[in-house]
Amino acid sequence: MEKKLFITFLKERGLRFTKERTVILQKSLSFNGHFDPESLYHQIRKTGLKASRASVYRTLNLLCECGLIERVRKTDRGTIYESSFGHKHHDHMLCIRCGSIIEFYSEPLEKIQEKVCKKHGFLGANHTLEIRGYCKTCQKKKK
Amino acid sequence: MEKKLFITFLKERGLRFTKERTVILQKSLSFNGHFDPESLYHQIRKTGLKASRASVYRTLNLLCECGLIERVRKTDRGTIYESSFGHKHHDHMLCIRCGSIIEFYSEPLEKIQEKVCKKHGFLGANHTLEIRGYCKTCQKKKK
DNA sequence: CCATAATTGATAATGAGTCTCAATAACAAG
DNA sequence: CTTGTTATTGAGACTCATTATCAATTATGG
Ligand SMILES: [Mn+2]
Ligand SMILES: [Mn+2]
Ligand SMILES: [Zn+2]
Ligand SMILES: [Zn+2]
Repeated sequence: MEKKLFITFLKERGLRFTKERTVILQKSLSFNGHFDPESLYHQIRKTGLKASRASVYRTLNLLCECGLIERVRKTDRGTIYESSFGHKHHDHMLCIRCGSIIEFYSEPLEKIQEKVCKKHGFLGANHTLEIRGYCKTCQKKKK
Repeated sequence: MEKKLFITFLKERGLRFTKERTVILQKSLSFNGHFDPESLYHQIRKTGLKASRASVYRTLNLLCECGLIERVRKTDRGTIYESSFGHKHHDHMLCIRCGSIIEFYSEPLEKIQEKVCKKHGFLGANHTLEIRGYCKTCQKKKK
């Protein structure tokens, strides 16, 4: 499925579907939620598979371009990705105390964004909304 | 005004209000819109003032902590800031073709975010919304 | 003015991500 | 299957933003 999509994408550009790219694609999708390149790389090594750090970075860029994964955000320690195939669009709440993440989707929110875009003559392609604050647990602990 | 705020913030923490910090504060506020540390640093040198790169980075962190400036986003080439004192909260549309930025504010959008937070038991403190797409000009050029 | 502790800045260090380039592998055509 | 062409790989060098070091300097309260 995802493989097909990736292969098509590669062919269209005269790129090749290599062992390394297969491994990186599969591992990327194997993460349930968010992941970073370094974890992915270690995951690969741990499993006895092989792909260099360079290939990991290169392939993640390709996977982003073809829409199979997305950059969620850039932290001080690098970029966070998540697979976007099968997972429908959502935004994030990030607890600034414990780092936990809540994924949410709000139809009204999306609709209003479209309206706002139209109002400014802007053609929106995609967006990122990150709400920072305190999760339920951390609110209690603060007291 | 902003100076007062900064001084208070520093005192509370046993930090000192130095010449360098004065300069960096003033220049930060002097930018009308978005800016990055390197530009700020050059701006300072150009004016004959003095403050090292290290101090620029250190002070920008302090200014963020006390809320006088905000990190807008991290690009491949570093962090973008903007002064948040006097400027009320807004979000951004970013043209992925020409890089131009539209600042906007939508009351309904904010309200719905609050609702969504409540629904998830999340205590929102702040947020960033970036809509990427094509500005008016670039839409025309695409055709 | 003095003592103390924070600050500065030159410079080294860190770390994510990219680039280089010789060796290797994918793949299309025969 | 064999071959030729060309993309890919990976080790390591490199870039560049940002932070850490640390000796010399300076702000600040008394
Ligand atoms: Mn997510
Ligand atoms: Mn802005
Ligand atoms: Zn939390
Ligand atoms: Zn544009």
